[in-house]
Amino acid sequence: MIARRKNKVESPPVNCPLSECLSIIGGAWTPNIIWYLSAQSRRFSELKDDLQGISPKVLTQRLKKLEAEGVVNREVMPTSPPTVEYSLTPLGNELKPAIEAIVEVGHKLKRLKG
Amino acid sequence: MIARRKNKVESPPVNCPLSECLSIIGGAWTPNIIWYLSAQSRRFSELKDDLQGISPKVLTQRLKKLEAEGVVNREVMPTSPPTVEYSLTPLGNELKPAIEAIVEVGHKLKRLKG
DNA sequence: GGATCTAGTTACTTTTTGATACCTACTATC
DNA sequence: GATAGTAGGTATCAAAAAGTAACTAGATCC
Repeated sequence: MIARRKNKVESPPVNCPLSECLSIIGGAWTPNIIWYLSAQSRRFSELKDDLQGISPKVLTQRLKKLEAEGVVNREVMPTSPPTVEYSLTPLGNELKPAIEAIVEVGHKLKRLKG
Repeated sequence: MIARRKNKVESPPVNCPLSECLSIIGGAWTPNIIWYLSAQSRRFSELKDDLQGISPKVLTQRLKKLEAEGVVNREVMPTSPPTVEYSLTPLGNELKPAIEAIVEVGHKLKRLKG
């Protein structure tokens, strides 16, 4: 019988920061929404055009969740017809490095795998 | 019929690097598996203990997919009973910065949100 | 020969997720 | 007052993902 290694690499906390962050940026379209908003604030229908193929239902869901989490700011503009501007909050800007790192790795993968 | 505004901000990236990378690290448990393997190579049952709550089925699925993507290396050791060592390939190591960035943001979120 | 360790596999069920298509309310313009 | 543009909401359905539990198979130990 071989000795079983019991050394924990690192204790996985109940609220581990990895899962914490992924609970925000997880879900289809979410990282892409943050990506577009990190470039500039966008309106609902602009995002819908940016994210080709997303349904308004899912876009609404995502934006609501991100707003509830304090990541995205929603502002109704006094235009006619009224438009809604979405932008990243300071908290949302904290996510940018992670998104950028993921994008960067995506580039590397494309170079390495063809 | 009035022409609809079609001002594209950017051309629709068919294979955008964000989705490219997320197709690898996406899915439940996957980032955590990479996190543990980035520290050291681990055996199947070690990972199962590390990732408290994961089922062997899902762990097998994830490891197979990661191996097929060239991210994880699988090596059967000539012990008895035979054990299997999983480790990150050089390609898998490219993912570490992204995972670390996500963890880092997770820490920030915990500080900011309590 | 029965228990135990290894690394899984298989069948089934549940849960979650997202897509499709259509509908609402408001406003301004023609 | 019909039409178009704004920002969504609803209802239904299908698919994907993940969990549960039981099981396999080879080897060693007692």
